[in-house]
Formats: sequence, C-alpha cells, structure tokens
Amino acid sequence: MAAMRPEFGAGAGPAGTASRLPGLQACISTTAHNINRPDMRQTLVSTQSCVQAEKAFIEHGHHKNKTSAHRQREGERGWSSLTTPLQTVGPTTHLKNLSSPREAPYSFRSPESVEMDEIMAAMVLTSLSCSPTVQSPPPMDPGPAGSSSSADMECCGGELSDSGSSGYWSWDHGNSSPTPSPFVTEMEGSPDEGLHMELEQGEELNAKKPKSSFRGVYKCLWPSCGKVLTSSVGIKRHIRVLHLGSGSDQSQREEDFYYTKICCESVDASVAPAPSQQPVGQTSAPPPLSWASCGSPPCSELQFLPAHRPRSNSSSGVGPSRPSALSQSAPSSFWQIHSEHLYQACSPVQVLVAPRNPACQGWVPIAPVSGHSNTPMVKPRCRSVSVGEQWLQQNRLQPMSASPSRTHCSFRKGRGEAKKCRKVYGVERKDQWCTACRWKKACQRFPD
DNA sequence: CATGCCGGGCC
DNA sequence: GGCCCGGCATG
Ligand SMILES: [Zn+2]
Repeated sequence: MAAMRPEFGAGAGPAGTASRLPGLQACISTTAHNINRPDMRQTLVSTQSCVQAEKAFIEHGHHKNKTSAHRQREGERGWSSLTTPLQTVGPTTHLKNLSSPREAPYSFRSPESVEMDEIMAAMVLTSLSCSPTVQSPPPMDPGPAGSSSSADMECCGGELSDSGSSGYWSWDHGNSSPTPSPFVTEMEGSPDEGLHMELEQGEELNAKKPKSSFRGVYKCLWPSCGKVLTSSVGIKRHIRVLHLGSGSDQSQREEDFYYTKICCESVDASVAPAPSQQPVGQTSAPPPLSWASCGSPPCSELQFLPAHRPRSNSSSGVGPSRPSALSQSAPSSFWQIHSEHLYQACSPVQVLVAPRNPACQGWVPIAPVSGHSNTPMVKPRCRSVSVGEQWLQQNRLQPMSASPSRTHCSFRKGRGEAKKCRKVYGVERKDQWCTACRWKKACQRFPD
C-alpha cells in the first residue's frame, strides 16, 4: 500500500477567465451589431471553414456558460466543442456584413466599399501566408484535414494545454480563449475574384481606395514600432522600408505579419484622425480570442470534421501547422485579422506578453515558470510567444518555403517517459493509481 | 500489444 | 462533479 499522496491538490484556479471573457463579448458585440442577419451565413461557408470555426468558438463560448474549467478547455481545444456549435455561426456570420445601416455612424462613405477593402486585404493576407501557393489547397494533410483547421492550433494548442498543469484534466489555463475574431475574411460574393485581385493588384487596390474613412487603421507590430497608419499600403510600405528593408518580393508577404488592422468600434473613430500608437490595447476588444481554429490551411478545405479528436490532428495532421507561431507578441488585434494566416500557429500560447490575451496558456518552454500562468507544470511543447517574431524573421530569410511547413510545434508528446501510475503500480494495484489514471485521464501524479 | 489519455457517457 | 470506458495515438 503505498501511501496515496495528495496529488497535486493545488490546482490552479480559474484565473484569467474573467479578463478574457469581457474581451470576447466586446468582440462579439461589435460584430453583432454590425450584423445581424441570419441569412447570410452561407456565404462564407464555401469560403472557408476557418472563419466559421472562429465564430463558432466565440459564439458558443459566450453563449454557454459552462464551468470555468470547461470553458477553458474549450479554448484550448475548441474544436471539440466546436463541432456542434458550428451551426451557431449562422447569425453571426458576418463579418462583413455588408452594409448595415448601423455602421454608418462613423463612416460617411459607403461602408461597403470600405469593408470590402478590408476584407479583401485580409483575404489576401491570409492566402499569402497560408501557403505559397496561396489558393492552392492544403498542401499538407489532406485527410485529417478536416481537422486541419484545428490542426493548426493543435500544434500547440490542442493538447498542449492539458499539460495538466493545473490539475485536472480540466486544464486551467485561465486564459484560453477561443477565437480570434469573427470578422476577418471573407468575401461576399466571389471570393475568387477578390482574391485574385488582391493578389495581383495587391496594394494597388488598397491604394486606390480611399483609405481614409474606413473604420480601421493599420498598426505596425514591429517590436518597438507602434506606428499606426490608416492605409494598408502605407503600413506595408512602412514595414518594408523601415523594418524589412526592402527586399524582394517576399518581403511583401512578410509585411502582413507585421502589421495589424485595427478595427474597433471606438477605435476607428478616434484613430482615424489621430492615430497615435496605442498598444493596441484597446483593440483587443474585438479580437481577442485566440488562435482559433482556423487554420489557414484548411482554408480551402473547409469542411472540417470537427468531430473527432483534435488529437488526431496533432498526430496525423502534423503538417498543418504552418508557420508556427505567429506573433502573438503582437497585440491581440493582430490576431483577429491575421489569425488566419499566420497564426495558424496556433499557438495557444499565452504568453507573457499579453496577459489579457486569452489566447491560451502559455506554455512556456521552460517550464514551470509559472509566473503568469497558472500552470505550474507545463510541458514544453511549443514555444512561447514571441516566437512569432522569430519565426517571421527566419521565415523571411528563407525563400519562404512555401509551404508552410509546419515546422514544429509539437504535436502530442507522445508518451512521456515518465512512468505513470499504471506502470508503476500495475493494473493490479489500480486502486493506488492516481485518480486521473483511474479514470483514464492524464496522470496527475506523474505528469511528466 | 501495452500504455496514455481524450472524449463522452452515466449517475 | 465523480467515475468509467470506448477508442485512438504512440511506442
Ligand atoms: Zn497517475
């Protein structure tokens, strides 16, 4: 009889939950009032599941109130839950919603054009980052692709969190939040066209359009630069010139990573006139959510089979992670827009940088750092946040390998080497196993 | 096949 | 929430 230990009793609490929630809601609300049409949901469907997935997260996230634990989990592994909730998307859908009369408040010009613009830009970015081939379908995992969307996140997010840190299978990362933002990409009528246009014309398009009135501003995410410009073209140029340093075509793509579009309700207005560089903090209102599921890769694939375990993605889907991390370091808003493309990284990383970001928990590569996160024992699976930047840099050095190779991220860690209760005590002494083991959950006693 | 554990189901 | 177990991933 070995003595049973109190196994980790101390769990982490639901810590950051509160903060993330608010963010979420804000986000939603924005969207919501912009759009409220149930009918438009199908539009995007074909476009890509990414978006939907995101939305689904959001919506369902805030709709239901599950226990905090649950919620957290969802964030991390959202997909699972996602499955069902997908339908929720309907009403929200929209991002773009084209023109709702309500938007008008600040925009004098037709919001539609403006929005389109943004949307297109987003799409473009997405596609660019998604893969070199852009529209091409997912290079990587075809099959599991379904999960691909989730797969992205999976890299880090999927299981990562469970590291159990806190204690039970219900991880607690206080912050996981689901979903990046709902608005983002999509096109209304013909995605193809939009895409092409953007691709080909690229900034030109944007340039032509009046940038002044749109409700968003572009903020440079470069570490020490917080420049905010009202046009995407401008910001790109800024990035290219000042940060990337002129370069090849490639640099163009990278630019996307370094700037984010901020479109907040309040922000827009104020920003337009005086773009001061805020840390985007406010921006977070809309965005926050996390990585989400949408991987970009799947963009084309779209259907995701949510159903089945995320894990699968991880393992099988290895491929999808694309560039791993994105820069979370960047402000949250960044995510909303770019989530699709870059992020795919999935990173559930929370990062120290942005505590508010619900993104997820971070796993710090090292361990038990715990400082912010509540997780005492985190397994090093992925990297942490700022990696995004690193990644970017690296990436740009390379010829962009196009494909996203996913490099990295961790998939499931296989089985750690640590022996778990089962091995230690044997099936015969099952009663000595930790509760988790008994329940076939992640072992708490020997976390790895 | 053994192990680890996610996702669900039942109470 | 506690408890179990199907089923899958990994080794
Ligand atoms: Zn155990």
